[in-house]
Amino acid sequence: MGHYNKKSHHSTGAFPLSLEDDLLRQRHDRIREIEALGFRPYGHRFDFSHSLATVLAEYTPVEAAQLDANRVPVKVCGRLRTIRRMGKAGFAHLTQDGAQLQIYVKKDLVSETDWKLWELIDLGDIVGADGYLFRTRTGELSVHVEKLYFLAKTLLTMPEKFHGIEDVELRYRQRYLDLIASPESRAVFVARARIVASLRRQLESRGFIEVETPMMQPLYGGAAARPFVTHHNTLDIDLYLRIAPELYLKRLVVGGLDRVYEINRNFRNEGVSTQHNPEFTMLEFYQAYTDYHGLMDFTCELLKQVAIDATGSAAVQYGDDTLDFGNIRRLSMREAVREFWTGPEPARPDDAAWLLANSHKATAGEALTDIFERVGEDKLIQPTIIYEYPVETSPLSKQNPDNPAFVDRFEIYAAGMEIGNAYTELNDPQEQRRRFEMQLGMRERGDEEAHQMDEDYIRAMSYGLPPTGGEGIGIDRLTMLLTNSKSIRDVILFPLLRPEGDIGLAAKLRELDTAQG
RNA sequence: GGGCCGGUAGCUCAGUCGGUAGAGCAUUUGACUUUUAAUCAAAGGGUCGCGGGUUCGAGUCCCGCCCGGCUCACCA
Repeated sequence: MGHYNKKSHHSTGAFPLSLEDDLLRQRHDRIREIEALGFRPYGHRFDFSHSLATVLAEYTPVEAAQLDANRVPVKVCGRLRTIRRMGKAGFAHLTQDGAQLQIYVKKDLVSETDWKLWELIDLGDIVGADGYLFRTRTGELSVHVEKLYFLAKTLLTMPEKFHGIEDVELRYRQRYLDLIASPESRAVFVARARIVASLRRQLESRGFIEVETPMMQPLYGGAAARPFVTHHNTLDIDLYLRIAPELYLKRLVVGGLDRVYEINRNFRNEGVSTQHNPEFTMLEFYQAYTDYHGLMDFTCELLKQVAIDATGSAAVQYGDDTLDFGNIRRLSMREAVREFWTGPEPARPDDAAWLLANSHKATAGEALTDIFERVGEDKLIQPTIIYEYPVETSPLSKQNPDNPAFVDRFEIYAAGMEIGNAYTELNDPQEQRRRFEMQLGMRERGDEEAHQMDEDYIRAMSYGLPPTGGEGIGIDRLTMLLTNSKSIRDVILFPLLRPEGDIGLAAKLRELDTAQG
């Protein structure tokens, strides 16, 4: 129920309004006044002659005298970001698609109706204007308005114009306001779009085709994670939201789509943090007839170019560090443990006894991974490829022919964060069956994240999966690095939050609507 | 889930030792025909996140809860 229901019994007649209701009512009433002037409060199509960005791009170099000598007529539109009324004239800034341009309205130069409209408009309203370009006394390129249009009313007040939105909760819940108020936030999402476009362009130019595989899967796999469960009513079956597209993409390689990729959402039912959102976007790509060495070279090219496309340089500022994506170091996991181990004795990662003595894990391979993650991961600030992973932690990777305790796998780290994972794909169906059965054993011992048996996947592989390299790159984390964002929520438009409950706006609008009759 | 920090006007933030809830922006009214976070004058606007408790008296102290941030654990 609205605020003034509770308060209205204190006074008869007009209810006392809270500020918020008062502002809402003022703007709501103003719709009637705008209509009375002959304007529509919510306009239709508006054919502008120039976007604000175009005006700025084309006429920023043109000097005042030239603009006065050869008048440039323009028809522009945008949201009102500032208004400075000065008696019988005034200035305002319009914003459109990230660009900002000043307009100047002088009573002498517009119709009486347009002047009344100018006096009625609020910060945040969306308007259009006919006029011509000129430069103000201080040299700012502006539109001298001859005719005003009204395109959309704002009923709610805009964020404070100087500080914008500081409350992070508000920024995440009402991202539209964040985008209006803070150009930095807008820039992050524009950069994210450029990153995705760059990856697509690079993959397409190498003959990869984009595919879409199921997000609702009867069996989940391709990663170690707990899934979300949903239900299909008509078929009466439980389905899992995918934790990875991997097994479907490799079926496609069996089917002769030799180079495939997918950029889409994965869902993992895990905790949230500055590096984890329950739904996140991954690029996965598979290339037949290559292996993890081929992928390493490709990855270095891919990351260098995406950094350049997103930021203009392969060297990217992240916090206090400059990450150089033009020069990616390669280090085996055992080398990394030797390098970053800080114990009194030098590390002996080739020695199973040493590994087991320094970890609580059951096998030497798991112990090596455990030790690496503890001592090495957060020190990998510069972009680094870590290769040679123990077989135990990689049920879908192909073993190294010379050392079957290891698989031909690598991960990419930067700023202490894992941003990618790649390997030569296991393509022997017998071995795959054994690995799945090993995972089933782990599952029976209570490991909820152990892989499920996927018999159709084994069937597909039994038709022959060519030698293949496959890789996944976390788009959210890559975007964090390339936009200098410290939280994954800053690069996801609508990160997962608990629901906020009743907002109360519908009730207030209903009341205004019925009060109006 | 644990630890720490936060939630006060539409927005950004103050609020001392427990003693009548403040500023700037925004809003309203007035002045102002080239302003730049326009300026000047005045006014209105508060469920101090929610619920209990202590107290003569709670934004402030105590307890519980809700929402968010950081961090640890888990994960990519």
